[in-house]
Amino acid sequence: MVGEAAALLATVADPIRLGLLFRLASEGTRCVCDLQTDPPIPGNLLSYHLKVLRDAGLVTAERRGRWMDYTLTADALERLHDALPEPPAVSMARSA
Amino acid sequence: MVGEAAALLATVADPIRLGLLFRLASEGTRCVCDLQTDPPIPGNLLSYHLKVLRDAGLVTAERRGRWMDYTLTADALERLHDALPEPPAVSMARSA
DNA sequence: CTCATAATACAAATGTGGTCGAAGTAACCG
DNA sequence: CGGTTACTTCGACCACATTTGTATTATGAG
Repeated sequence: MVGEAAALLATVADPIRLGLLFRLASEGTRCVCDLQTDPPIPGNLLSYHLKVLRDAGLVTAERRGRWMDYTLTADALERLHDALPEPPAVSMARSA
Repeated sequence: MVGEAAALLATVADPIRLGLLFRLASEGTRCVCDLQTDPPIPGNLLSYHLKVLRDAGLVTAERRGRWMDYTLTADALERLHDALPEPPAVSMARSA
């Protein structure tokens, strides 16, 4: 259904959350403290956005001592790309 | 920049607009009247959402007589997918 | 010219999500 | 135990996007 796809996209249609997604995608598992943004934001705000990503099933959280480690779920990126219409059929020109 | 990517995603993170995008992607150029949604919405609302897509540069409009034809821009889908982190490297298993 | 159709534009009402402030939980340290 | 760090939850506010209703433009038909 289109509504679910739109809801999933809405989850990442936010500068902070999309930034978190990029960080987790490129750096792998990270604790909350490592995920602070460049112009830093209040901790509770960071926590809120991570919760939105968790509720959407895009990331998982696991406690490690005093810290919480966040990780992208295996199908997160696939689900996001599948929420958009047909990719433009990459013509093997990735680095050009 | 992440902010622009998030803004682009926000443009399509709406059931109506995402639906329009899918229709235009699969059916090609269509006039507004052909783009009516399944549970129909007021015409001005449809027009509003098309304008949002226009302002984002995802579609273009051209008048044909009494009708306005809407078309996806050439780079629309590419820009959308590029706004998300690295695709999961499709391993040529599309139909499996 | 007058009327009907297709679509856009504008203004006001509505609703939802992001942000802030403060309090709460959980783990570690002394 | 009390204190500190790391993070989450709750409640309220505010800005902004969507929706609605009405008016307007543009084209074509009779």
